[in-house]
Amino acid sequence: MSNNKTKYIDDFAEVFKALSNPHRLKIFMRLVSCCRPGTVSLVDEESSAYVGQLGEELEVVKSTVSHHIKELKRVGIIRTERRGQKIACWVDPNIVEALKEFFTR
Amino acid sequence: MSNNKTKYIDDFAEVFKALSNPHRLKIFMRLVSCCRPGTVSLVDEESSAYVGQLGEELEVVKSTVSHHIKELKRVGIIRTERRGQKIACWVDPNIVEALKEFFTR
DNA sequence: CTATAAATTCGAAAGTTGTCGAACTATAAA
DNA sequence: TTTATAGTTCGACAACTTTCGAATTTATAG
Repeated sequence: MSNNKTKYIDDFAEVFKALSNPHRLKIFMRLVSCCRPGTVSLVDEESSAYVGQLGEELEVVKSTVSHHIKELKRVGIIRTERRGQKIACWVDPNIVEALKEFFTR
Repeated sequence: MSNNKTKYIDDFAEVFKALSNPHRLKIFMRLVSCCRPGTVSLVDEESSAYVGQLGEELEVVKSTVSHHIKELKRVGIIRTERRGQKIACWVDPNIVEALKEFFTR
């Protein structure tokens, strides 16, 4: 109980750490733009939210992308779901809201 | 010109890296709360914005605090000014605005 | 059942970070 | 001019991160 504030700070610090790597930040921005309110969910856009596609765009091997996705997931920035052979990724809207509030107070 | 977007991403990544360390995040939150609009600038509050005071609060030696302040300054999060023997620190309001917008879009 | 496609896990190499104490610099007080 | 206070710089070291390629798992297609 005494460490609620510290926990809160440490959690945000972890989120910022996840966003501090340019590859991960690009993944975040790429995915967040897909799910922006008002965006029409085209098939073409949806297909780009798979791990492999992200790797191609970033020009990074898939083991590295996988590692970054895992990290983004660990801190609650993205969510994933298997669709056949592929894994779909998207940004959790709650974290975007939390970050917005963090700087707005 | 072709790398404007990459530059923008890399700059934000650096800001997030600066905020990804719990000690630096605490410094940020401590200083940002001092300068919130509507906050009355009491003498007591002002005196706590010096490097040494921050070190005491964080229970970290001053060389370490100095290192963190340097990093926060490098990426444009805080500004500093010498006042006699002491160095006053405060958050640059522009960066808070930029971060707010980053998540609001 | 076998081959292919998509992603994860593992181990290693190279690089970066956080922390401290000691030595140094700058300012003010006696 | 000497002493005290406030910060910075430096070197060292352990811990952590980023990245890759190879081996492995999971799921579909032939």
